Amino acid sequence: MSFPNLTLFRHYAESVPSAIPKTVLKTHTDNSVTVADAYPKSLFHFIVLPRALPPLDISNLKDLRTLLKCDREQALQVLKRLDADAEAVRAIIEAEMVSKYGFKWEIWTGFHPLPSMEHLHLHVLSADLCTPAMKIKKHYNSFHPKLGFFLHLEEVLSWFEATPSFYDMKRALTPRQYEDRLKEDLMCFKCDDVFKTMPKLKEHLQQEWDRMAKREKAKLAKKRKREEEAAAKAGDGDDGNVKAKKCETESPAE
Amino acid sequence: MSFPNLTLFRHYAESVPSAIPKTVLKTHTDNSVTVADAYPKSLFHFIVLPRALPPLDISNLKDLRTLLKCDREQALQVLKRLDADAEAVRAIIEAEMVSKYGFKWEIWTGFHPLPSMEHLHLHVLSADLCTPAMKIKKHYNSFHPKLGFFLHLEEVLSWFEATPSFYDMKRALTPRQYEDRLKEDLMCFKCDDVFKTMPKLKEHLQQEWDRMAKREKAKLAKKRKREEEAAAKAGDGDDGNVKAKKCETESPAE
DNA sequence: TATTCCGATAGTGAC
DNA sequence: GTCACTATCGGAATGAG
Repeated sequence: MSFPNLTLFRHYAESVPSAIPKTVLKTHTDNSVTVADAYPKSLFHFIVLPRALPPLDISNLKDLRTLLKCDREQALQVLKRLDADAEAVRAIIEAEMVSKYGFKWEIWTGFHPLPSMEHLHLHVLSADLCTPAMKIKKHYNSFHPKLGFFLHLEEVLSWFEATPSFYDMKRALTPRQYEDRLKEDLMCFKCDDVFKTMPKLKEHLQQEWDRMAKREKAKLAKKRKREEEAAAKAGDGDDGNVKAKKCETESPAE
Repeated sequence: MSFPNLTLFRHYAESVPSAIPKTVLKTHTDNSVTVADAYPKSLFHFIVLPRALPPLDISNLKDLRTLLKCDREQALQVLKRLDADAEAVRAIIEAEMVSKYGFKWEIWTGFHPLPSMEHLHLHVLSADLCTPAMKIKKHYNSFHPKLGFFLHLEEVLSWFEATPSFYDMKRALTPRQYEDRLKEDLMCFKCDDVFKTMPKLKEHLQQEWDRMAKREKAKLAKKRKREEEAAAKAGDGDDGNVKAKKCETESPAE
């Protein structure tokens, strides 16, 4: 991936997994191939690429707009399969979050309405947006979860539950309503503070992440301590352990 | 002059010449101090700084607009003295042109209507505009001889010959009529060709200068040859030399 | 909304 | 219209059987 090959995603979607470099391929199913984003915009950033399965072919999977021009049920089926595969990818990410950082945080799953690279691709990425590849306003705004450019898969699926006219309006994905959003001010997706430059935003995002990491680790330490205490109590009587576990499930710390 | 001191020119105008670094001071009179521009925009680029002479004081010499608010005859006198001193500076430049490059070319003398550095300063610079310090559009357009931002001293002096209402209009030097001119397209001051970038313009200006240098040197070689031939002829008869000299004065080569 | 390279553009700070 | 620094913005090229 040393040169910008705009058809690389399609190539991957048509390849057998063994033909994809091991450093690139994350996982795969009969429906999709998941690869590491070459320029990750978050600490975890993967791309889920649907395969062309009958009756659809590769030309129906050019991008989201193209897919949504297909038969409604066929399009929905593609999205549901992507949803299932993304769920598995999120499970992988969460396991790596715990092993690498000791805690888990939010993961977003969604599309860009006006992609540059060919072939429909679903982004699955952790909610941090602070990496070396995160360089310009367009990068950041294209993943901001509340700006409206990043189309959460859940939202796209909800279009299928709405009225036909609403579905028709949404599936048009007219560029004009989206492209201006990338030029919006740089607003922190966590606290809504506005920043004038990317370096200042990124410094802030790093602080937000550091604070979150500290908080989450403290939370886990507390939880572990509670569990140890419960285990100690369980040593006295036999029903103490069951009660502690129930409490933890119903009202987690914080 | 290692840091941009906005009052440096005023400081020089108030200094005795011996207090000005030798590498900076070019020449001086009772009326003015001439210094080398620290960021020359042409191969020769000097700054003539009027001294405050009674009845005017330093506050009357803040910039051209301030001077033109003064008594009309007093202002005219300042400009006429600058004109005379600039004439001497041009003579120095022409001598250096010949010694350094073997030929002479045009020299411009004028003001900027919206200067950033304090104290009225007259630019005297050779017509080439292609040096390392010539970096951005604003630099170039501010010296373009036909754009209207660079105010030739001759033109300013002509305002004094016009009607009082014309003089009043011109001397206001309202910023709005000048500031937009610096954003005009990059047009070669010799051939009017337009360039999209400074590197491309500068490459062209260098070619223009190289062509001119070649042309002027050929012209001088021709002239010298003619003079030699005339001298040879003069060896035959006594009045040949006088005739050749007269011809040269009246219709120079080209 | 692929990146990278080049260059123009805009804001700031200098003391 | 002082410069130098930082960062943004804007276009064009990009690979190659």
